Amino acid sequence: MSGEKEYLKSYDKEMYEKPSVTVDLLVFTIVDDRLKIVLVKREEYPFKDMLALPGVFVNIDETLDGAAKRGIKEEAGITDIYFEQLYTWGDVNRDPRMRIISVSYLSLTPSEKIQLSIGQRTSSVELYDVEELLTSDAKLAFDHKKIIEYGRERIKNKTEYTQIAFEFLEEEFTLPQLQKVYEILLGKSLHKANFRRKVMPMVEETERMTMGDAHRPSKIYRVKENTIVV
Amino acid sequence: MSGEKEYLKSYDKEMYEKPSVTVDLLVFTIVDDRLKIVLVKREEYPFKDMLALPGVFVNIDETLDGAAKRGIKEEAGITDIYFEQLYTWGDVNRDPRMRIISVSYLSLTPSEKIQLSIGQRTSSVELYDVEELLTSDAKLAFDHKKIIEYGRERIKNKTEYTQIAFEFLEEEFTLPQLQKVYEILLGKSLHKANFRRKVMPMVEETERMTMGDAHRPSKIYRVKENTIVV
DNA sequence: TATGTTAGTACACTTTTGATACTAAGTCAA
DNA sequence: TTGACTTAGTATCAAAAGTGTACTAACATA
Repeated sequence: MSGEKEYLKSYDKEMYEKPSVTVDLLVFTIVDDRLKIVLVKREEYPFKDMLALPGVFVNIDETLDGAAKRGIKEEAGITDIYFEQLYTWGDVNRDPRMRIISVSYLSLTPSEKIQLSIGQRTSSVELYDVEELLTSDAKLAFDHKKIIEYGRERIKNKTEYTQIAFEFLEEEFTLPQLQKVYEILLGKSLHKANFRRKVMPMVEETERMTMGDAHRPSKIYRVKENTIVV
Repeated sequence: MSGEKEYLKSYDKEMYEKPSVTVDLLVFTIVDDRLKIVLVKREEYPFKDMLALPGVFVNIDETLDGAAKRGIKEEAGITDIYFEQLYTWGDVNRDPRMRIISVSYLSLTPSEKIQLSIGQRTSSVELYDVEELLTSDAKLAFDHKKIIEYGRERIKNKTEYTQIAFEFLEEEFTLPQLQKVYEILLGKSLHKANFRRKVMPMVEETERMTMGDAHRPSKIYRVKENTIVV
């Protein structure tokens, strides 16, 4: 049967059995120089007591981006945050209960903005070390480990050809801090002088400097107005 | 309400009204040195007589990739073809009949592989010039113009940092042909000597050359075994 | 055999990237 | 108060990658 005909048939809403659609959220941040992700511990079967990505069902009158935004607010307590659609996962048996198609969203934030466990939720929402999750043989609920791997990879790639790394920092930062973020995301150490030369065009000095450290203070910078971060 | 709770509630399949899920296909190719895309002319309302992306509904026991593969076969008659998931479109009113979430797939092929209008379909499936569609104020059905723009952009970007351009060529090709493909995809002309130096590591000579042209013949190449095309 | 046309290459020049090795400015302990 | 320690920041050279010019090569055709 042709796709066109199927389109037409679909006018009768109940002709086909429909999958459910959820949005799963990958909220990444950096704490103690480590990449972390927000996960929830499941309290019910299937996958009871296992870690899972936070997620919400997409309401019938709600856009995907809208559902993502709502989910990020509900789970991580953040309202203004960078997020982008990551990938849509549609394996038939990814949820043992029924057919669920999951649109995953990638979201990056400085850790200071995260407010876990807001509202009346009983389940625990926590930050987990990403490299630890991915290199250990820890099992996650559903296909969520694969999704996290995919998100981790996207971050690494986009770090190379965009300014996405800035999303992990607050408005003001030092160049050593910025370099550290790049090193965490890329998984390798960078050459100081070359790194500086590269980011210089995208940042501007403030008049302030760090204080109190037992070494030379560093200048505090912010992102230049016209820098396209993502 | 928390996302977790929603997950649990969802165990009752019929608790929420579900959207429909389709896969929309962007099959790109190159004909006469122009980028083309496969479109169908709609035969029914809504958007009767307007051009639209071919698409299929995702069956309840079918993966997204599976649905895409099926659609590409039904609409363009191709079985072995490069394709990747592009983006998932979820605006609430993108289809006036009902809520439809569309997972779009990007697919590239040499034009020789395309077999339009196979089977018993009545509607017309044709190739359309992409730049012409996008620069004119031609209206397409649904949000399909926006989707094509997005796909066009993805091709341009991936041309810059992958070897995706090879997907438009058959197994054997000359370097001038390859350069032309790059120029079409990037929308600008390239410097011959530099282009050659850049692609040389990825191709290997055959023993054959072009014949019959009123100028110097060119060597025929193929992709080197170990080249990662996408 | 000369001409037009496209294929292919040699080489000089510029820009970007990579690495070394230095100087600068704070804290802290002797 | 001074020197040891630590991290911040810079000057400079070398290598690699990219760009542009100008050439030579090999065909068909008149």
